[in-house]
Amino acid sequence: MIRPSNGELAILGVLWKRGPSTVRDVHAALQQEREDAVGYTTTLKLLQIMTDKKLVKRDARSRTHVYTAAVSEATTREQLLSDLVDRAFGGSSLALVLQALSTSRATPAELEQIRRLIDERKGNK
Amino acid sequence: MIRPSNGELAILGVLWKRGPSTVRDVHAALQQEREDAVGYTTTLKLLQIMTDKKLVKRDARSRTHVYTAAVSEATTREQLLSDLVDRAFGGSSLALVLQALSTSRATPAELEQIRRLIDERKGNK
DNA sequence: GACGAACTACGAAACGCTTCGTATAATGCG
DNA sequence: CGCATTATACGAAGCGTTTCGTAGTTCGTC
Repeated sequence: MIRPSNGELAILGVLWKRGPSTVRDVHAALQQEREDAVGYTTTLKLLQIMTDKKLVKRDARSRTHVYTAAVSEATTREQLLSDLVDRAFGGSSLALVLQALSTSRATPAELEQIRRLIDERKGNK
Repeated sequence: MIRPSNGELAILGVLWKRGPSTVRDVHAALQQEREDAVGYTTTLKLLQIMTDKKLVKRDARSRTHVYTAAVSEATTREQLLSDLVDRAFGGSSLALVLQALSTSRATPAELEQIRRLIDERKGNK
């Protein structure tokens, strides 16, 4: 089961986008997208913990370690989603999708994209 | 901002389904749906905390207090959803919906329901 | 070779959530 | 009335997450 915490997710996001990165890379990226200003050693510590949890892989051959995401973005998203479905939508993905659609301001093009996916799925059945 | 914790969400779920309830009601309902076996005073404490947080309202006129949800199910779901969208889907509801659709086993009838909603939305634009 | 800069490791504090034990008060029954 | 039952209130422990300071190590440069 993959259930990354908030901070972990933020770091995973960076790794998914950037690919293998050093602590400094990750730290810089985090500070760019939020002005929260979190300390360097905080990022480091989190990455160390994530290594223990097998959320990331660490290449320690050079002094400056290089981290890579060890869980895929799709899988993680899927688990977080199904977790939310269970906790807040009574286990119904449909309810979640309907809620998401009714409150999101999706563009017509996006709606069309969703419709296409639905047609595919219906075709397969 | 409404961001109920796990335990709080479970209790809210009971209140949404049952309407105004006593601690014992809530506790019994929780134990029915999960065999986790959480203590009575735990449920009580959580309800007290939720009262402070204004997640529930308490009617203390009779000795046995009666609790009611103070936040709506729809609003709460919406907030949790948008929170997840921000944290894990780069702010894109579309990405979330696509992910939800591609991994959920929705029935044709459900897919049809989604499609109908999409048509409505497109009509409005 | 010495010094400053950059890196990792680690301990510990702070915070929120969850859990429960215990204390205390009200209720109702015999 | 007195006692068992059933409430609420409250403190505190346990756990995970987040944060950072400090210590110690390695590297590059003069």
